[in-house]
Amino acid sequence: MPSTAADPRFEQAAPLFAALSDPTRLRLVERLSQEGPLPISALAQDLPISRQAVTKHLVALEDVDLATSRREGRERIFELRPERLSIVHRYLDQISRQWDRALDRLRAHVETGVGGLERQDGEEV
Amino acid sequence: MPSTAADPRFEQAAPLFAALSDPTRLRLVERLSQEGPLPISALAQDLPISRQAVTKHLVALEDVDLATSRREGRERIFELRPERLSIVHRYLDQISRQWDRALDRLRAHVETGVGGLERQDGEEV
DNA sequence: GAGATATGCAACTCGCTGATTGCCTTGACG
DNA sequence: CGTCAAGGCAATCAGCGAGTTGCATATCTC
Repeated sequence: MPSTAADPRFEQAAPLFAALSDPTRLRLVERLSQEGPLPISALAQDLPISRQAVTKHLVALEDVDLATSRREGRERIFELRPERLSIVHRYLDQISRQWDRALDRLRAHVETGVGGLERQDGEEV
Repeated sequence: MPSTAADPRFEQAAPLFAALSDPTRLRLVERLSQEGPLPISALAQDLPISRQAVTKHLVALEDVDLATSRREGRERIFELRPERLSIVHRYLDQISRQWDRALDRLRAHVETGVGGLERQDGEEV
């Protein structure tokens, strides 16, 4: 029963979703995406929370490789890594495709006049 | 200073990311996407947690309209709503596009030999 | 060197979240 | 009608996550 085993793609996507699940972090991602690399202080300036809180958010983004940081003098510059977003992108596409196929199968059953449900991948309920 | 105001797109995307940020919920989404509508009991069977926990996850998905539920006899059938995923999809695309434009601007500055940064969309830092 | 700027570190609070457990209601069925 | 299966409700709990505050460091700039 393969459905019990977790698909590695999902284990990979979850932390990314988590990193993007905070409004503050989304705003940071937004700013970094439209203004390019910025130091912590610049990013913290427009936000209603403390600089330390902003730092933690940025580190959270860095932890999942959605951003990188480099030291530049006394500043720490954060830069977005949008390539990482493609993982999430692909994940969403896959879910949509699977759903479409599931719909097709259900439709097929209806048109064939089949009352119950059938399994095509060895699933047992 | 418009940068302080939150973009409604992000306020909309954050809860969706949050709903997808849990591994268990991702697995539920997975199963619903590949097997179509299912009752709680069927979904709970393959998971190592209690039925109540599964119910909560499903309700969480329903709260952000990633799923719908309907009563059918003594069962409660949950069904995925993949259209909602397009919101996240569009959000990711937008971020990527903004980043590309930011990159172009930065490159332009370098090639022009400009030392400092300029703003082209009325943004103030 | 002095003062200001940009961070780093650590301890602590507090509310939310994922999960559990016990018990009750409702529908299906022989 | 008795019983089993599918859920619903409510109380409870431990852990984590977001934010704060205070203090120490490291860089610039004069």
